[in-house]
Amino acid sequence: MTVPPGRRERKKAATRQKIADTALRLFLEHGYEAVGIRDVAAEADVAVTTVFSHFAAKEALVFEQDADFEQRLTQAVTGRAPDEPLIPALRHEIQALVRHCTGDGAAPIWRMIDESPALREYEGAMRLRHAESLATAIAADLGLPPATTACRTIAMFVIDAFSLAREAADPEAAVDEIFSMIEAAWEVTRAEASGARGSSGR
Amino acid sequence: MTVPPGRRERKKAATRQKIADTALRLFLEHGYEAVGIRDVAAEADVAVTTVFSHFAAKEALVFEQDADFEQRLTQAVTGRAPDEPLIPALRHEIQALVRHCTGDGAAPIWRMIDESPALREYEGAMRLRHAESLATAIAADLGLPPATTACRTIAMFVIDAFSLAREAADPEAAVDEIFSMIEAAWEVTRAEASGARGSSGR
DNA sequence: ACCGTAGCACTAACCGTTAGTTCTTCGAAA
DNA sequence: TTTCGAAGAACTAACGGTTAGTGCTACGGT
Repeated sequence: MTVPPGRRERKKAATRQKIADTALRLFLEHGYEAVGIRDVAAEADVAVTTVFSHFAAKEALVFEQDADFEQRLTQAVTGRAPDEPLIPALRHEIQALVRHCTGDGAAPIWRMIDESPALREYEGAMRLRHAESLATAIAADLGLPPATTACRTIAMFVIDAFSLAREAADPEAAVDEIFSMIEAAWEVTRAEASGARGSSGR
Repeated sequence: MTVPPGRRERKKAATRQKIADTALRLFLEHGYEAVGIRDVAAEADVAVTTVFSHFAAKEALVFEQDADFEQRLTQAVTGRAPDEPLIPALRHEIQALVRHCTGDGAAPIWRMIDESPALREYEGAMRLRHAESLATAIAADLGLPPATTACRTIAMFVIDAFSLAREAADPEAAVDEIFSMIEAAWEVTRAEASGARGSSGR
């Protein structure tokens, strides 16, 4: 499964990576808005249409790891130890993600994102997607209908926690602070569920 | 202040309104993406550049009342009765806003928004702006530094409440449910604040 | 060795958006 | 009232992201 899956797919992946690397380098060198798609394509030695066959939009070149992020969150829910409660598992994962994003390597990228309106807008849309899929994972894990308000609410709060902590002066402390708030919010839904149906959350 | 503020400004406002009305009508008739800025300009009998002198982007034609929304939220904080607690005041305002958005008149517009990726993206960016200014208002009201994590967190949660409730099967019940969670989250920050400094929230 | 297809290049355009400039019209000072 | 400054709006022309439409090429299975 992890062994050579054919030359074709390797070449495709290599092209994609080359485009992403080239784009990020140019963006950091000259600024996001100053670099055009045509510049990226020329520097990576591919056609403009090839860029768009690998990435849905210019902004997606920056948020290349979008899918990873989403999957790590849902994995934190569905793949946690059987006796581990939901919220702490999410807190732990968000803590790790925040640490990664505020590290020396990723910091210049996020500074660029914060400075570009187009990138901030794109991030806002991503947040909604991530919250959606996290809500689905949570609802499935709890055996609830997928559109339950409480699940969608907690999911959004968790996504908020990432964005807020990332920008805070002390990111790790912020994660803890926000998650203590989320924990309290979650307790309320458990109380209401047990009051209404005699069952409880985890 | 409410008397005729000059013919010039009335004409300008009329032009703006005509553009917004024309755009919304065309969007609802033919679909958001099927209608171009040039179509809107032609139908409203103005130049394309005039459209952009009144609205920053195509999406802004749909979210015309953006500024109203933001101001109502901050007003709910800064203009509430002296003895009214913060969270219930916000709950009341969000309740009113949700009721307005799910009414018969506004429903088709929000359906259009939900179906268009571009509009959802724009809304995501708006949410961040609204959360920012709400956080500033809350922090000012409580006499805290403007970037306090707890304030920014509560502000985001409140904005989330609007989006979540708007899409829920029973919007009004959803507002109550989510705000009971927010209330609990807020209690936590009061406890931590009084534990650390002997002071308390409202 | 052979063929189907996936990946990529190229052209040409569409659409949102902006800069630069000119024309018109309103508001207020003289 | 006359005049002048300024603001709104028009027009042109372009830039940058994005998308068909169309072949060509090289890989992978038969």
